[in-house]
Amino acid sequence: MRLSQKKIMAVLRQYGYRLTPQRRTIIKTVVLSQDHVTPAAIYDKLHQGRPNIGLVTIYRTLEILTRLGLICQVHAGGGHSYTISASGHHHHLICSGCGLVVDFAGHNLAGLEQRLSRETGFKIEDHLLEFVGLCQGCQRDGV
Amino acid sequence: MRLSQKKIMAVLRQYGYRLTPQRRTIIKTVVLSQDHVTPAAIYDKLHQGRPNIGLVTIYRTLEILTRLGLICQVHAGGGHSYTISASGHHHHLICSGCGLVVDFAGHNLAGLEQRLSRETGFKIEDHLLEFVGLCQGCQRDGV
DNA sequence: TATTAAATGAAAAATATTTTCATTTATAAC
DNA sequence: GTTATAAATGAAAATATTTTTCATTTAATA
Repeated sequence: MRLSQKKIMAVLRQYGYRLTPQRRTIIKTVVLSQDHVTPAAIYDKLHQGRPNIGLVTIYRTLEILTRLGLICQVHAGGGHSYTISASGHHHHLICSGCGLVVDFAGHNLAGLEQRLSRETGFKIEDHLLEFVGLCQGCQRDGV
Repeated sequence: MRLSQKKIMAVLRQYGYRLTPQRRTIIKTVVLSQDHVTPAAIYDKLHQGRPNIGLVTIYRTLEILTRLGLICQVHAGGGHSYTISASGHHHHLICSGCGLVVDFAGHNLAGLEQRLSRETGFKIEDHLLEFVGLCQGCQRDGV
């Protein structure tokens, strides 16, 4: 289940951040987006019909949301540092055609993690697992 | 087993690329490095005792090597687009202290891939799996 | 050894991200 | 509702990163 705009705003407030119109707008944009977005993409989208919102504010807001774990970065699929909304522990399946991001969970990497710890002596702190492919729509449209 | 400088140069030649001194130097630097390096880091390293080698050439060489699958990019661990040498299908375990990259293989994601394909209709093309942690040395040194 | 297409590198251009700081504003206290 | 104030904004500048351009050099072949 993806986090709602409401939930994200509540957590922000919990941590003492203010709820400015700009932040609301940015959060709304990210939450409503089915795919991953760059700071620049958010900026462009907001400037189509909207008043002005600074690119700097977008960078800052995304930074905070990422730090609080309210949104996450997408690495695979060629692109870079794009972000989408998320919740709980999960991984991403990304469409290389349209950027659609599907969350999935239920794959347990604990066993592999243990094996690696044992074999290498590493104290493992984090991992990154992403799949890239074509969604049904893009397969059909021959993207 | 990681690719040797010799092997990488042989493949380059196979594909019709020329073996310039600059390329040799860049390849050597990447192969000898235990950790992942940025274009800028290679540039700095080479300029310590060496004659000049353009940053552009480093970018271009890394691009070619990546395209041929002779080196690969590291995504996790905060940083971005760093590269290290590699071979065969494998994944990375990265030390967040010193950047050391350990390759590992043997984990089969085919089952998960099938499940995701079935559940989402995606035609999966690629994946990215990386672990981040502290290597034994960095644990000891309290990095 | 000469030829030539490929490679290099300096500079400029294009992008992307961060910092600075004067101004505005959301919130909490009254 | 006002007021006070620390936090947030945004324009501009600074910094960082990556790509393009093009004249010059050079690796590899004949």
